[in-house]
Amino acid sequence: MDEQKRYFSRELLLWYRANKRDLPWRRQSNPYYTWVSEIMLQQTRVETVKPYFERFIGKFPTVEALADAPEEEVLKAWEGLGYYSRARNLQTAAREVKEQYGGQVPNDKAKVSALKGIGPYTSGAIMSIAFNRPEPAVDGNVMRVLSRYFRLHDDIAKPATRVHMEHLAQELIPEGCASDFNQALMELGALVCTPKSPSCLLCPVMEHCEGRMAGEELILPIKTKAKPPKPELRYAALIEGTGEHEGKVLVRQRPDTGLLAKMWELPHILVPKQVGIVGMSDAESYAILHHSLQAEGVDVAPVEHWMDAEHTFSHIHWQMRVYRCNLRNLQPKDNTVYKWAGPEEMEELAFPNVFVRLLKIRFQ
DNA sequence: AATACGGGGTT
DNA sequence: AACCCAGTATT
Repeated sequence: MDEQKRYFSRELLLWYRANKRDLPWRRQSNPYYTWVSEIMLQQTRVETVKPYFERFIGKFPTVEALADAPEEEVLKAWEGLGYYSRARNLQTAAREVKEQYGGQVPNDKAKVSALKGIGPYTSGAIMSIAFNRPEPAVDGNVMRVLSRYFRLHDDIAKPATRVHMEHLAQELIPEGCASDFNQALMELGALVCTPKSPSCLLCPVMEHCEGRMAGEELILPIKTKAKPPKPELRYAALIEGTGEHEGKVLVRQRPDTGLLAKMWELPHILVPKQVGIVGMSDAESYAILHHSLQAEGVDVAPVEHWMDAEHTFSHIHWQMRVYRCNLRNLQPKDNTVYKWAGPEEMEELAFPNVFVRLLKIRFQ
């Protein structure tokens, strides 16, 4: 191995040991904590994850506790974190670990990799961080750091690039220091070698960083852009309960698969594209909402436009118009479950953020 | 190899 | 408002 690589590993490790952050999942070594934190950290920032991790471990302190919990509780604990299949896969995998491995995360790369929701990055992170095994853990931070330090111009959006980076990252792990070194690599990416304006002058490996020496720290890593989210207009119905349902609104559960699977929502419809958006009269909107919801077994009379909301997923942009409606009849189609939800039910049912925000406004 | 799958941050 | 960030499963 050449001196540029040796220098990198040595200096990065020293820097990490002096600068590592105090994070909830680092307080004690526990493979279950490493696992939960790494799943939560997929596509999600450290500051967002912190409170979720604390609550989650409080509710489900062990693999067995998670395995034995009702799925709705796990989903509720994940509410607002996004990518909800992570929560369902995590519990499926916890049940597998309970049954097959006595509740202990196996110290075996192949067995960990075979668990639901654990791909190449997360298996490497668990093996290295929890068991100090010399496996690469290549996430976006690591690809950015390596692209810059070694001045690699490969497109990091391409799967082949990650494979190449894994070979390099594994080679760089100092003997017996996989846990600290892999965390050091990601810590540098998070704190110093940041996407926008990297703090090169604070970087422990600046002297031999080829990207910086070439003046390319701002153009690296190379990454092709994602395509923009597809716009969708949706009409939602805010249906107020009366009598015994006074103070509540009608909500329903989404299908078991696909977007926001098993989450709760206001009844709503996708407005057919041809209908057009701008300049549609209230009467026309009411008619569309009425007819589409009726086809789903929800017979309503729209009363007034209540408010608008927008929500962007990674691939879809929702523009929502919410109408206050009176319910005339409810005959749920294809096993869709409807409920009346007030503030109390909000504590039990898991809603995606776009509906959390709307219902918070409704219930004040 | 491309797409589905949330939510939040910065500029 | 436009843009950026980023793992796994599925197809």
